[in-house]
Amino acid sequence: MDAALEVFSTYGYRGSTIDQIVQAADMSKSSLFYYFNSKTEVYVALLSETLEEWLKPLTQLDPAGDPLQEIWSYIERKLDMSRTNPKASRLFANEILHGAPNIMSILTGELKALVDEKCQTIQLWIDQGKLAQVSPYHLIFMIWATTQHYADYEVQVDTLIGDDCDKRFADANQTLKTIFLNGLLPR
Amino acid sequence: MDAALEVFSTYGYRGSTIDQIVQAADMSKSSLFYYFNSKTEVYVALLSETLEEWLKPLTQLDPAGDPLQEIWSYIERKLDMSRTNPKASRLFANEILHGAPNIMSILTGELKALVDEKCQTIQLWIDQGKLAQVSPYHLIFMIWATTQHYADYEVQVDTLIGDDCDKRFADANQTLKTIFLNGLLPR
DNA sequence: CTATATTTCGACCAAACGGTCCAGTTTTTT
DNA sequence: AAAAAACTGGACCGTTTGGTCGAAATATAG
Repeated sequence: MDAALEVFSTYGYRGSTIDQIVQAADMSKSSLFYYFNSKTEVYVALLSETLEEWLKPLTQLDPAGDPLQEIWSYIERKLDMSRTNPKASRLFANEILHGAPNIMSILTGELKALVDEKCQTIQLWIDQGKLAQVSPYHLIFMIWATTQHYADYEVQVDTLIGDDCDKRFADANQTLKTIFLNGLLPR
Repeated sequence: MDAALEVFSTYGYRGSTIDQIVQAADMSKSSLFYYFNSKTEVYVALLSETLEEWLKPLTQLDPAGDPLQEIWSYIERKLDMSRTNPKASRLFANEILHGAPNIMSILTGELKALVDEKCQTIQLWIDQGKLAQVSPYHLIFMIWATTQHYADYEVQVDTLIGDDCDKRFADANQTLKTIFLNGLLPR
């Protein structure tokens, strides 16, 4: 699965070949096909495996906590995942970009249920005057977009600011904190 | 080129076949190879063609204008491009996601020069106390990420909020406006 | 009209790819 | 130790894919 993640996240589904994966995994093609019946099966197994970890940060958003604190913690967790596991982020980016043909059921099921639930929490916070009046859904999209950007567009970020990885994420953290926390302050 | 954009933006470079493109363009394979020498040449031509239009909004950021007004105009232009030409956005997303093998020279050349220049402008605004203290580069990344998200992750957005396209972009606009303008206010 | 350049077409090719097969080896179970 | 199960390697196969070729059709020029 490590080899599959390495290859699929770099070249996408169609861009990856079985030969690349077995070579990266240092095994033979028949060995792989002993465990999986097709290329798609490897890909879907990898997607499913990674997806669970991917949803965790949002589940931790606590309705009982302080709104601004909770949201900022969520942003930090997501940003940290982009730094520590950019390949997983790119794997999903590829899948979604191509229309999510393999995980559509998870999007409409598990993910939608989770997002709907958390958006209710956020809406409650807004109604209580603890957050600026924004659309909870679009707020979550903003958080996803800004944090995953550092994984998905790593090459571009790397090209435009030469900084080493640590400084880059520290600066990103500070800018996100300023804009999100300042921006979400109720007026 | 329309057919190429349609196909490449949907399936990515490796995921697209010459046959798909010529079929979408309603022409024969040899006809296509009369104009282009290879699949890559079609792809690069399309990328270059689209890239020019893509950079326009940033060039219009006016150093002489009102900082918050200028940045908000830029955001609106970018968001509008995601709505009117999502395929172009996805074409680039694919390319960058895979390491930008075909447009690296543009990233390090033209794009970097433009971004560096505009970041100087933004830094000046910050130094004059007209904007909150953020990293100009990461601010631009935030703008790119949040606006292009609606094109690149259209399927996911569509799945999670059932709204029609118009309402969706109106809500996105309002949320981005609140958070960015509120967030960038100097304190 | 004739000749030249441009454009189109279907047939074809070689390489790459996903996947199969089977004979053999290693590991586990009894 | 014997038998069964799990696992591996490499040769092989059919399809897809990027790309070629030459002949025919169409347009342009003198």
